[in-house]
Amino acid sequence: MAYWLFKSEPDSWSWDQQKKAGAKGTEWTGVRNFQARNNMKAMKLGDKGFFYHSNEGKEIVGIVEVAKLAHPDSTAKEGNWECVDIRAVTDVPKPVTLDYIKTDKRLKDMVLVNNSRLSVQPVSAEEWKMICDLGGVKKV
DNA sequence: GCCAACGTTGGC
DNA sequence: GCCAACGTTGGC
Repeated sequence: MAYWLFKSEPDSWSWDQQKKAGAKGTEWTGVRNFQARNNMKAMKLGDKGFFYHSNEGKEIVGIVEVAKLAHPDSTAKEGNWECVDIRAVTDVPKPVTLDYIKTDKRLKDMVLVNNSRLSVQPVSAEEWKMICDLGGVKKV
């Protein structure tokens, strides 16, 4: 089981919208970055991820899981871009902010801190657990 | 709204 | 294959 982090600007796609999409989930389209694409190709069904709001909020607000393996991104006109489907699993009752993550030594190696522009990021098992604890997530 | 940081592109 | 120029992202 691997863990990830999906970044989205709430203006274009928010956690609320993701939740409304329901159990079927939605395609995580629009990624045009090789590293992010490679991360998606490495995902397996059932892998979990954080849902992060960039720009506005700048906090981890939800938990998602991979509902469909990487497949061609239908919104890409050219290039072999791919996307996965993700579905909302549960809220993070106490959203974990970027501000906090930056102050906690144990989280200082998170990609979110060191490469904030990468839109799909890997998260280590330790980081996953810590943020779930901090966020008041009971069980995933 | 600004600007630093990064990834990508294209000329050489 | 290098690197300058450019566009985009995202924190502030």
